[in-house]
Amino acid sequence: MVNKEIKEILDKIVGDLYKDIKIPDFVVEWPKQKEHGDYSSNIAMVLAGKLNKNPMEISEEIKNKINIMVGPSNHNILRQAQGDKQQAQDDINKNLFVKITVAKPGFINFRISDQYLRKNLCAILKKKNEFGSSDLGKNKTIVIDYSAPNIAKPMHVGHLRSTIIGQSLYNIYKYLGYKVIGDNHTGDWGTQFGKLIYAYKYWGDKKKIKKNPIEEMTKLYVRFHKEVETNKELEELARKETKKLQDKNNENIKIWKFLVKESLKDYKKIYEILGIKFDYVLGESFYDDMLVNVIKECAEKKISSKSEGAIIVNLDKFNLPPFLIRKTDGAYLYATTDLATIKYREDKFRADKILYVVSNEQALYFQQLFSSSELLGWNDKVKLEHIKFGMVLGEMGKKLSTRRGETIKLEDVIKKSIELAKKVVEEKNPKLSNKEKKGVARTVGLGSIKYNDLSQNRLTDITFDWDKMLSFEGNSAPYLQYAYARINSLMKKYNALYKLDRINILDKPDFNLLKENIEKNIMRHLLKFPEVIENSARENSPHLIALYIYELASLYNNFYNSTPILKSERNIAKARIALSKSVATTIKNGLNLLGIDVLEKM
RNA sequence: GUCCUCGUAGUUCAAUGGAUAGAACAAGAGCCUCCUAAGCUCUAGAUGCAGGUUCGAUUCCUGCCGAGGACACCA
Repeated sequence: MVNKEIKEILDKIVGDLYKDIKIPDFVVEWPKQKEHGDYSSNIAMVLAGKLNKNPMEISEEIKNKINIMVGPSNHNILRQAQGDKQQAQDDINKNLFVKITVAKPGFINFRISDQYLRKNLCAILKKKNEFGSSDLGKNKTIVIDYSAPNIAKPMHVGHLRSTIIGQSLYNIYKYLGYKVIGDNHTGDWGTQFGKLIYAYKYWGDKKKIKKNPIEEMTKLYVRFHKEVETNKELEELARKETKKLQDKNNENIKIWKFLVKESLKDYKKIYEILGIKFDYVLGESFYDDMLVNVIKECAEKKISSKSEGAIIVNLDKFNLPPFLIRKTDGAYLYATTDLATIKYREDKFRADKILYVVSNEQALYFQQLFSSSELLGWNDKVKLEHIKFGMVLGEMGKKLSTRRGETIKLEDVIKKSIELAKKVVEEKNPKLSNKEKKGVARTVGLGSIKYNDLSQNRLTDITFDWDKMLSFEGNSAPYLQYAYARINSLMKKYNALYKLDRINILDKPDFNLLKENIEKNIMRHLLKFPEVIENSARENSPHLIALYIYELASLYNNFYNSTPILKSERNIAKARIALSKSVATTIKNGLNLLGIDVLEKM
């Protein structure tokens, strides 16, 4: 990766140049203004204070040293003059930079050589699906906890974020060579089951539930709450059912198992449509047997105490409210389970890191959880991180209220999006067969939903806006899919035009023929892809990838509109097709990391 | 009261402490005898307020104002 190469070069050169100085943190970044170069570094400015020297002077010194050591452009001229063509060519191939400049107040700017850009194109065409991947995470295990719906309740747009962000992070880390374990920590235990079991016993219908699990369970739930209003005793009866369940009463366990199984069947449908995969679905109930030991360990390590009959972990040290791990009635909580889960993931999965993709609302809770884990001494081996995200707000910018029936069901969103996409295909490309239209509608519809979420910084609240979500223009999934489909169409036409088969289509294109500015800009942008993926993993922010491929597609569309491709001279056409192919590959890889599919035609 | 997010163009969003704050939608003007117009080009338009740290702040710190959310027996 270029940024790392530059960093290494600077490290070495500054080390040589200014001995006995500790090199402070510096960055190698992409300047916003293209005129400044492809990469720039602030190293001279951060050194200025330490060396007590003018940053511009330092920049010049570094620049000159690099020119001598790594950028033998002057040697090259010399060799060419001497007629040593082979050696000159070798030098060129090694040349990363074509120009290094210094700019006020002390930036060092690097312009990457065309040779290097061409080399990168070849690499993309060769690596294909692997372009952008690496082994950065070799031998590291990361557990990602995402989706985690509550059994018997419908998934709504809020769950969408955890599910989609989680899956995307999963893809990204995997691409970077980590061992990734996706775990769906479902809410399949706890007090809501008492109510549900009670309701099921009195009003439930097995057949109906089997046919329509979540919907029927929701009805039971709603009915229970309605009846409670006139009959307060039900609360107590439900509590008894919960207790019986926790005491492993046969009948209740049987009902519970049935409800869980049927719920999962419903979720599975949604996961399949969305292309979500988990390595494990270990619900809260899975950890039930381990809870006693958690309480015991807390007591042994003297971090827990009794308070008002309950057991808490005091977190004053962290300036946090106490963490309740056992209720007065002896029952355990979500907190207890989550502690057990950390231990399990550490012991059994050998996790180096656990990511919790859970909404921002639970920030305090996770602080408490992580702090408790630290008190237990567990955090030495495993790093815990709450990947929080903003909420999905209603169109008025308010939280969607379940009580007011404002929640938007995920199923409905999916259905609506695909339907609309269908209409748009009919209109835009009526020539496609019905089967093709259906496929396009599905891929576009789902892509839009995901992109709408993933193209945005995780932390900002998403205002739920049907128009925006279902907009297939501008910065949207279809924009990217469209660029890809166009390239695919070009390739096909190119094949037909020159009667080529797939194998030799890209046989030795001459990238020296790519001389237009826009072509160079695309090539420069392609260079960044691997860096973007690493950034997005570091920040746990898939939106950086979304942003990147949008920019790439935008550059490409510009190129496509301004430059003849097939209609140019044969060798130029070949080079341009190869460039297009590299763009397509990169778009595809990027979209796939977001969990979005591409289309050959649309 | 404590804590967590967030305040950028009419709207929805970008900007790893950098050099002229970017897009999309909406508005206005253009581009299909030419490779898919779900596209392209051009125009107009924004950092809540006040301090501080820094060579340099939309970004970091403090205070204020505004929005949303969480704060022991739910998950």
